[in-house]
Amino acid sequence: MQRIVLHVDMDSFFAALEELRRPEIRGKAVVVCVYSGRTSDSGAVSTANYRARELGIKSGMTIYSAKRLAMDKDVVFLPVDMEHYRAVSLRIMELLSREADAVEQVSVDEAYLDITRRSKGDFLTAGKIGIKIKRKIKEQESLTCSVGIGHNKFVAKMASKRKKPDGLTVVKPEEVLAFLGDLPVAKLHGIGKKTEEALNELGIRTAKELLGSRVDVLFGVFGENKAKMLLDKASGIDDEPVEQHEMQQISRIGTLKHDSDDVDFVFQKIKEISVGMKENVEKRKVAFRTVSVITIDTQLETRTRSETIALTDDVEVALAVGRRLLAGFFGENPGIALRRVGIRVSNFVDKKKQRTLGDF
DNA sequence: CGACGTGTAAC
DNA sequence: CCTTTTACACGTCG
Repeated sequence: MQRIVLHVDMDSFFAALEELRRPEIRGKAVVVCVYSGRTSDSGAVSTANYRARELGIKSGMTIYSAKRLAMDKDVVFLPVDMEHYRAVSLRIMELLSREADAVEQVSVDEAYLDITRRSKGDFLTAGKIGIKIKRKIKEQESLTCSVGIGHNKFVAKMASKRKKPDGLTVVKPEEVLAFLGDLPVAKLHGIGKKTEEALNELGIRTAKELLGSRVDVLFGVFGENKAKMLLDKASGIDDEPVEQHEMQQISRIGTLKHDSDDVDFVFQKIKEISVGMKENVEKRKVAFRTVSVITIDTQLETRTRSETIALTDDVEVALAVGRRLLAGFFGENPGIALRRVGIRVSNFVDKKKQRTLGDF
């Protein structure tokens, strides 16, 4: 049967949730921010609703820039409240799982659904399922979303991006090449700034041009694997199944109140942020073998240091290793001050071996 | 081959 | 002025 995948993307999710629970800001421009705590307005924009986007405010920009664009206008700035967004997200994912053969949540506001069986491989039926899902989310949560439907995850994702907000786009297999052809390469999911620049150097600007380019040149510039990946994207080829993945790592990162090269001061920050990491490690019931410290210096240069140890589920152990790694970093990088630090645990051991750990 | 570090990408 | 979290590919080293 023809595989059919549906992608759901909630419309300016965080901002929409804030509008829902604060009637007084409904209809206004809303900007949800990650405040770093350095100065009163340091940090970045997480989500701007469409009223705010009309002013040029976009996710990723600094709060400072956003406030400059907001000027004297009536714009509401709010801090993120992930706990609340996750709670609503959970309810939406439960709703989605009732409408699909399989669900893969890719972020707090996005999911892929395999609807092959329920649509019987028919795109007209799939479209009706898309409409039903949009209606149910609106009835239950008063939220809109954009839906894309295609014969694989990549095409479904590209389709959901086509019409926003509150969109529904169905792309049949025979329409894929025409659908992607004129898109600039950077619009293809998985192709970012660096790859775009490299492709532009070769005179390649659209998906169609990428497909028509010389394969030997692509191989030479990008290597075989990445060249093939690029060609697959340009032609809408993707065989990835819709399935929930196990988490591979858990990390937390934070911004220091001031730049510092003092081990004790920086480690204090690691201890603070490790509380959140510990909660997550315990919730997921994982045991890890690798601990990493992530450093971001005043020049915004990122480096990691890691160490693999005996299997443990104890974040205190991770902290002890983290302190060593941090001291090592400062020892080998005298005079480098940090702006941000992070800690990560990874190299999880599968559940069978975890049981062995629990037996002790 | 496992461990480690960096780069790229998306949210 | 410049946030957060995760994934994965690739090069290198021993």
